[in-house]
Amino acid sequence: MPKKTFFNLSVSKRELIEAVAIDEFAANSYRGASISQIVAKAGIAKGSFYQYFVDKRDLYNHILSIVQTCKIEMVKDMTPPSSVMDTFGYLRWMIQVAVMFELKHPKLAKIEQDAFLENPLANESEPGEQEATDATVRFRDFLTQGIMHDDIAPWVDIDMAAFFLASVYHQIGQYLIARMADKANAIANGSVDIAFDPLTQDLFDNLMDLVEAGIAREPQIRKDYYSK
Amino acid sequence: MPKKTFFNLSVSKRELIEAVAIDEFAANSYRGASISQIVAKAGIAKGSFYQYFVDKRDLYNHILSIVQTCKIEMVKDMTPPSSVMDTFGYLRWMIQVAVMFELKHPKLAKIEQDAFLENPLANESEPGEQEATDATVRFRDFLTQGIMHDDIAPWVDIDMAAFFLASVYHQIGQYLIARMADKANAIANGSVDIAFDPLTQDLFDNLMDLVEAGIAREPQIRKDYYSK
DNA sequence: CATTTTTATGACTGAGCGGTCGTATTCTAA
DNA sequence: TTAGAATACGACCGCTCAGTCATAAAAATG
Repeated sequence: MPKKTFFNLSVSKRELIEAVAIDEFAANSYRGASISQIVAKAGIAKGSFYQYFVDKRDLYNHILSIVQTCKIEMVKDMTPPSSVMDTFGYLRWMIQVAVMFELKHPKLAKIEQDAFLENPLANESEPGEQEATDATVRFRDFLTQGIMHDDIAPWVDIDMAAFFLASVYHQIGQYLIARMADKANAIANGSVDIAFDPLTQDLFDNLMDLVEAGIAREPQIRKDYYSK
Repeated sequence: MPKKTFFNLSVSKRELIEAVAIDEFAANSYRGASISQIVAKAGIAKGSFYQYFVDKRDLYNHILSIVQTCKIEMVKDMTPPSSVMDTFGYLRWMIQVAVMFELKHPKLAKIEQDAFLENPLANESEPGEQEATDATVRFRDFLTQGIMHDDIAPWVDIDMAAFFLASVYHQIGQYLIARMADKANAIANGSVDIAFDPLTQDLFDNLMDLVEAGIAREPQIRKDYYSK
């Protein structure tokens, strides 16, 4: 945790330091990020930095907690109007949150992904009341429920499928950004909001259909399944 | 390219240097890898290293070419006996190669993945006669063919699905290793070959079924499709 | 043998890193 | 106004890094 001196700072200065750190970590990941660069860009002295933070890892952890907070707030904001929702509606919502997060906060998403790659275990924050935020765990719960509700094919290996969904979940945002590259200018100047662009919606729907129904025109496994 | 001095070295010394470099790059990726560490572990002088290689990047490129060569050889070895193969048999084979490579050469696979993350464009080697090795491109071709042969559902967005397959392709090996962690000892002492373990085969089959048929018990998209 | 070319060596350079510390400034409060 | 606490500061430390270079050893050549 940052020292209390950091929280005594004016909000603007604190947010400036955080913003500079987010830029640096997003661009260079933990190892490549430089405290010297951060203090230079934030216009503070090296010594001041160490009045605010114990060390580099302390700052990094603080930034990670910002990422978490930001993501949780996005989840809250996107809570669907209807609390009654079928299995795949829920799946769609879960993944949509990840996509939104990546589209709206690409730097934070980059930091999160780097952190995940560095340490794939990472169960962060107090284990007390907060529910698990790890995507794989959430997908496993989802699949278990889905099979109980007869929505998901019973031959599916839950653990494998959870991994499979998580890998899509972690990468789809980047793909959409790349796919929309030709509209990059329009997105940059704000005349197009990538998150609500019809093409984004179409692609997202197509991916969800793909997850639900597979890519085969007449899947053998499905024939076997219905012939029983 | 390494200098000719490097290729004048005895095979054993050359392979020692390459093996040490592979360890270092696999463990620390390009940025974190240290030439000082490599020369120390290989038992050569710093100056000698720079008789062999132009710079760090030169060594790295050489290692990447080893990775490519190794992978291509594995592809050749795994060429299926029957040249006649249906669409999904071919898909299964493509992904199986990736899995095998990751299981048999985890360090090389790690290096390849790091390189991919650093620069997702990376069309390596001479563009002359060699076919594209980038997985996404190969999947796109595969899907195009599949739709032409009426094996793949026509509503599938080819570009999106190619990305989707590539993301699975790049991660499935790591998942299998993690999933087999309880057999780690048996694998390490050679009494179990992870690549041919029945559980590995089952999981792989399950994943392929999932890609073909989706996870839904009765996919809506498929009902729509057949009702037309 | 002598001469020339090739290879091996490790001390060294300059730069950047995370982190420290004595001092200067600013703030707080009596 | 002044004493003391909190904060700001940047030169500096020890270290590691990629890369260089003068020199020495070894190999090849004649």
